[in-house]
Amino acid sequence: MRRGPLSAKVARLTMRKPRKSARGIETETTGSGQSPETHIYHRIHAAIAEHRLLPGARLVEDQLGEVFGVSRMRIRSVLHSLAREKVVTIHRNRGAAVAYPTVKEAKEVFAARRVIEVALAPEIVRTADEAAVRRLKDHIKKERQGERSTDRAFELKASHDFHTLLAEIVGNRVIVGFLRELMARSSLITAIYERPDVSSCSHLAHANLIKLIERRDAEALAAAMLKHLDQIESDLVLFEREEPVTDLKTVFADS
Amino acid sequence: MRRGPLSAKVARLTMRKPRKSARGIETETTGSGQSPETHIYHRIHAAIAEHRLLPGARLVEDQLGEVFGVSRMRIRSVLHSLAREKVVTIHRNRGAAVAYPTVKEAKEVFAARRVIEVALAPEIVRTADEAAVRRLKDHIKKERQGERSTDRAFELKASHDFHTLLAEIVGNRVIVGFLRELMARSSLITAIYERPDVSSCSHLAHANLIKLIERRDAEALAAAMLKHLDQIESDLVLFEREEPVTDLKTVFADS
DNA sequence: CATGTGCCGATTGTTAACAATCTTGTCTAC
DNA sequence: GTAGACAAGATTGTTAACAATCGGCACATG
Repeated sequence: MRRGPLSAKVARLTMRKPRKSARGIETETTGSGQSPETHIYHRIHAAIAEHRLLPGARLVEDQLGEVFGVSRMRIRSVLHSLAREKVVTIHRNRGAAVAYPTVKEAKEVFAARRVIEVALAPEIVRTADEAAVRRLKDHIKKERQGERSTDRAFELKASHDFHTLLAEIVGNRVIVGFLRELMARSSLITAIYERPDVSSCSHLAHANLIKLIERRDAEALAAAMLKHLDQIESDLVLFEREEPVTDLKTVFADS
Repeated sequence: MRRGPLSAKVARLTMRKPRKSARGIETETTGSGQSPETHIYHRIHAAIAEHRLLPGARLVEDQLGEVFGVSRMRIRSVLHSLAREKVVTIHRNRGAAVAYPTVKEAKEVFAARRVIEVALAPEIVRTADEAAVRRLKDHIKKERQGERSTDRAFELKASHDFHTLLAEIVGNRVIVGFLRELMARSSLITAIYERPDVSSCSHLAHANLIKLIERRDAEALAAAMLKHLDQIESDLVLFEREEPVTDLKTVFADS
């Protein structure tokens, strides 16, 4: 009886090949002509990455629905997507808010970045051609602009994009995806834990990385990347500040 | 004019605290004690990882809803979650199916695994204590059992779990998440592209890895891991089989 | 026989109303 | 005045019905 829809036999019979879509139903890149949810997803994601929405900011379904002119359902779907990447947090019956990473999470994110970005060095050196180096240099120009302007958010975004760009050079979409996620979370972390007196101009470090790429010196690149990441992390104040507050009852339980 | 972190007070004011749930926010139903969607997510994920659901198998919302005794909405939500991790594919108006990774994707997944798992070697050596080694050895026992039995799926699952276990030892949840995703996709890839005559007993390779961990030889561990991953990939038949058929029109576009 | 056409069943996409829940403010009892 | 109860408002969670879409089949047609 009960040979449910989950039986392996059925699975084979109903197998599908992924279609390349004869007529570009969705090109999946961040263009403008995508499905509405994709568009909304990118809008919200960008707002968070650019610090226009800060950690902890509430994301009310109705309000977002009105802003983007769609029904709550779309918004819910998008918020769930963002929640899976830890960019927003959803609490049952209490709604969604821009994620507020704890110190522990922040350290884990940076540890992951060290592992992955440093390990990427040899791959970068191997795959970077002249065009890639040119893209990197072009990008640095934008970073310098960002620093000259007073738009801190723009500067930070550009600085983060540099790291994703490095991953894109390797051409591995899986890794690019991972790095995108890591950079989004890094952006949140910076918003919370950045020192007020920070002044490290990351575009200098980035220029140095490019130089090493041009020299095809994988080892030096890895070392420089590690140092760069350590520098970024040391520009943060990574100890608990307001996390404990969250456990008010626990904190004052015995007082 | 650098403004400090969190200069916008609005976000601060609307900040929300993550609650550990005083009691039974998510009680009821099924033994595991999570929210129903989490439970369903794991059930479907496990079915795919264990090859009870093969690549291409259609995942019809109504059927799944009946199987798990929930409404379509929950199922939809879960399917979208799985889609985001590339474990299932969703085509608009055509529903969801277990993902069918292309050869290109397969190569990218393995390239990503090489980067991450090899880079993890020093971390593993650094953080692995006796308890960790014991866990690994215990796990290997299970792998051997799996090999003795004729249950190929179980064997494969155990073999994959070993890799996630390695990441868990390091204790970085971000990396664990990445590796989970990579192993799930690897499972799909194996289901499609595995050679019929494959015979490499990965538990031997795994035992070797454990030995190197005990010796705290990071370099040798990295080298062995790389070799292991290459071995796994070379046990696959990674060239296009049925993909090209889809692009007939493109092929003859200019002839 | 090959080709095109239109309908039908199955499945997904969408909507709007309703129910459940949390937060906040107010009121009353001591 | 403080504490507890209570009610109102806002927001999320859920449901079921409806609309849109796709794939396949039969059928007519050349």
